[in-house]
Amino acid sequence: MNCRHLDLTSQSEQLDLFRALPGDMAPRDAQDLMAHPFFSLAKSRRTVPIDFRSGEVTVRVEGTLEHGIATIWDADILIWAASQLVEARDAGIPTSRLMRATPYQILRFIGRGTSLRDYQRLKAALDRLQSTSVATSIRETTGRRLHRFSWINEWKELAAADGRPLGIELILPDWFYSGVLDQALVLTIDPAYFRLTGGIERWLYRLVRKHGGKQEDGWQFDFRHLYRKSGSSARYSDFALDLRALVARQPLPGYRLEIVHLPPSTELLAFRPVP
DNA sequence: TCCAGAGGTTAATCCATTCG
DNA sequence: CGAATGGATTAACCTCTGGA
Repeated sequence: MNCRHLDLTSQSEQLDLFRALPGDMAPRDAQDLMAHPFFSLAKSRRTVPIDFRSGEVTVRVEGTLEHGIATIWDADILIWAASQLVEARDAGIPTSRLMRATPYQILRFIGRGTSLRDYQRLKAALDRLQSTSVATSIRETTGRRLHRFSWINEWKELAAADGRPLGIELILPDWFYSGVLDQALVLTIDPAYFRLTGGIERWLYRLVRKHGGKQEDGWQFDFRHLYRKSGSSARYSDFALDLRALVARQPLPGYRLEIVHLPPSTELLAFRPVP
């Protein structure tokens, strides 16, 4: 199942090509992806599906046995794509779901190294994004139907006749693409986000950024609720342990975390923006 | 300067296990 | 059941080299 060798011409013919813009730009993330458990928080392969339901919102994520569910580090590629698209739109440059870039550009933007292993990981990440299947009710206003898609429809490596690499091409799903181009559904995030190494840490930053962005007084959530919302496969006790460690380290750029004890045994995580 | 690759170090997660 | 511990595994991070 190697999508690298698929022929993209069937779709490419109808899609204009968007070439990645050079230079630095603010990282932007899709809000829907920040507030719900769309990604695995574990570094090792996760094949157990994420099944989240809260009120009208349903999120189900499945991975293949071969690749596992796309991780929150893989999501960096989607952040890169969203940043490119928003930047282009704001500059009046036409965008497209079909994007071309060099792996190097992507790796630099998301703050990774550029070693062989980093390139391999990037390809593995693209494979995971492509093979992860998502079904969600978010932005599906008509009735209870679910929208099904993969994070990347297709991707391939481009090479010259002599084997010299010419970059990669990928096609984004419509659900993600239209969400990104809808201004109200995108938030800028701190570039320091890419330096967050822990899965839970990254997930928490996204949640905090989404919910606490403009709240002067901050926000607070019950540990149990957070655990459910995270989709984490860790045990609750480990999850709680991680949260306490995070509060001790204060790793989130732009926010301060605090634990509020609520007798008899409830713990709340509170956060507020720091000026 | 951009891009691709090498190798070693550091750190997070997961699992099994034990203890209260 | 939740909390803590230690070890194995995996992946991110860092610094360096070299070609175009």
